[in-house]
Amino acid sequence: MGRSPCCEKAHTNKGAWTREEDERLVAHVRAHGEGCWRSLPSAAGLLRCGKSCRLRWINYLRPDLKRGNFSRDEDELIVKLHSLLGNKWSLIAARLPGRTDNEIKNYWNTHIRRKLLGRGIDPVTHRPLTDAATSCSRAASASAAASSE
DNA sequence: AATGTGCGCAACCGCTAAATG
DNA sequence: ACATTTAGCGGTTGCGCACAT
Repeated sequence: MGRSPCCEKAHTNKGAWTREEDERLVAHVRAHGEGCWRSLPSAAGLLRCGKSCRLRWINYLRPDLKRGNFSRDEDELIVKLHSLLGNKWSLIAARLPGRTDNEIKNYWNTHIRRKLLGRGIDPVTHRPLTDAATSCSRAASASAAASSE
């Protein structure tokens, strides 16, 4: 029957990770490497589902993460890759060392999307927006875009 | 000074593809 | 060949902070 039993099991923690949980996860991955997310939580003494552990490691705890602001180069590269690949965040992330799909996705949805809209460019198609749909949103977001650059 | 609003980030949820028995 | 389980992906939400009113 169906679907992952991974999170159905009772008494798993949710929400923000504590410092102790982070430390346990990092220590375990250092010792045993990535993979086997299914068995990791109990092996590491964590009351989390494997899914949650994986996400935390990939998006936050990995040692090679760059973090911090995106450079102009990265910004342009993301736009370019998105125009080629669409919302394939993992593929885009693979071409940006030190960045994660989640981070890029967030960055896109906040900064870049807004910027393109402000320029009258459809963030989905990367083509100029048609006026009817845009005349108001363009005006609304133009100031925001201007200030962000 | 207090309250409202918008933004950015971290994390969760549901779905799908791949792997395995 | 099929059924089941697991890993991974993308969309979405919730919370905390900063700024504006």
